Amino acid sequence: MARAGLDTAAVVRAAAELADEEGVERLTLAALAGRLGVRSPSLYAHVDGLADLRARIGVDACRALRDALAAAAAGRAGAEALRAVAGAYRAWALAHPGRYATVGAELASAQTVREAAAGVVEVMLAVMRGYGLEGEDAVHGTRAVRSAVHGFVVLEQQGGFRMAADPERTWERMLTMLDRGLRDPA
Amino acid sequence: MARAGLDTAAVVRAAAELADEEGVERLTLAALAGRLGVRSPSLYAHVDGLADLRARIGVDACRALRDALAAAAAGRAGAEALRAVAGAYRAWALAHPGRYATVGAELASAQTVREAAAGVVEVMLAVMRGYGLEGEDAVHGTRAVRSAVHGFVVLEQQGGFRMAADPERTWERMLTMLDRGLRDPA
DNA sequence: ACGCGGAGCCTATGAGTATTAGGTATCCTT
DNA sequence: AAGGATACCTAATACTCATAGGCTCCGCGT
Repeated sequence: MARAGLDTAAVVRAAAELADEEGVERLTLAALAGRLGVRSPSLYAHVDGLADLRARIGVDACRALRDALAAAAAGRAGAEALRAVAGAYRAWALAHPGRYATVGAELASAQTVREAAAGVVEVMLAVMRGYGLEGEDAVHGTRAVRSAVHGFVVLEQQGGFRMAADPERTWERMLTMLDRGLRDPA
Repeated sequence: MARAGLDTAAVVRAAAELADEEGVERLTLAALAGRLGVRSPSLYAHVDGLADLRARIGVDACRALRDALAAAAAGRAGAEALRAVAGAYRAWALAHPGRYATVGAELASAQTVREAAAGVVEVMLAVMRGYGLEGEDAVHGTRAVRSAVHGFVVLEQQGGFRMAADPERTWERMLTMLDRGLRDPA
């Protein structure tokens, strides 16, 4: 029987794609094995069970998200950086719903994901410095922006914006609120 | 053998408590049946399977949350109403993590939950009227507040605020941002 | 007072899941 | 070419939800 030639990275990547396409809840070892042309016990050679697989997806997702944010922030400051980073965050989350949901789910349970998520926060803290915020002020600002953006993205993905008003306009206004709040912290 | 004397409401209530105590992912028919002193197939007399059970928890949760928000909003307007409603939202979600998570999970799939969630939005729209916002402006305001509050609550529950800064202060500042943004929409 | 119908719970069973144990075949290195 | 490590397999266990069909108790109507 021909070998599929898998390794951990390939398994995790395929799992992330499966989660994005079918939804996190339908990411099962059986489905993943089927997609890879392999029996499910074979996956244990590359990954230590479903929980480990999910944690690995979360770590990879955090790094990819951080890279996307860092690219968006490059060469910008202040309101421009805020809008670029927030837009990149939203775009990445919408493009990779399964990966993004995994980060949220694993944040509470997987230490490795928490550490990887710190990289995302790093980029946001850098944006705060562009507003002249340091130390605790920067933390408060980062948390507020992260809360708003995360909440918006989650609600948008869940189809939470069903009333007759353009979500793009809501997004714009929310960013304006955040920008003004960061410019003049209470 | 003695009957347990269950009905749909009792089953759903027990399931909601189980979800709050053990976490949504550990809400299984087997565990619920065990807690109720019954075999799992017996639950199908009261509830149409796990998906239906989750949807019912979501609907009940939306109503309880709406009632909590409405009580907080009663007799208040403007910034005072915003703070009271947001505080009630956060407190309810933290006190009922399983129920709250169920709402989020079912929003995307269960029509009944979506309808029940509209009641929560109603209360927020009323708060917007206290800011003089009507129509689309009120919708944008509601979405921004909901995004920020929901995001904050989710991150707080996931243990996402690990840096050395008081989350209460972040919460305060975020509400100030929202209040100012609603007072003077762009 | 009595029996009958329905409600409430049961056992038995099936299909799905993750996971472990242990065996086999393939690939790479030496 | 030999040998060891690696990749994959089958088999089996223990959990999950879900369905089918049966038994028993309770209350209602006669």
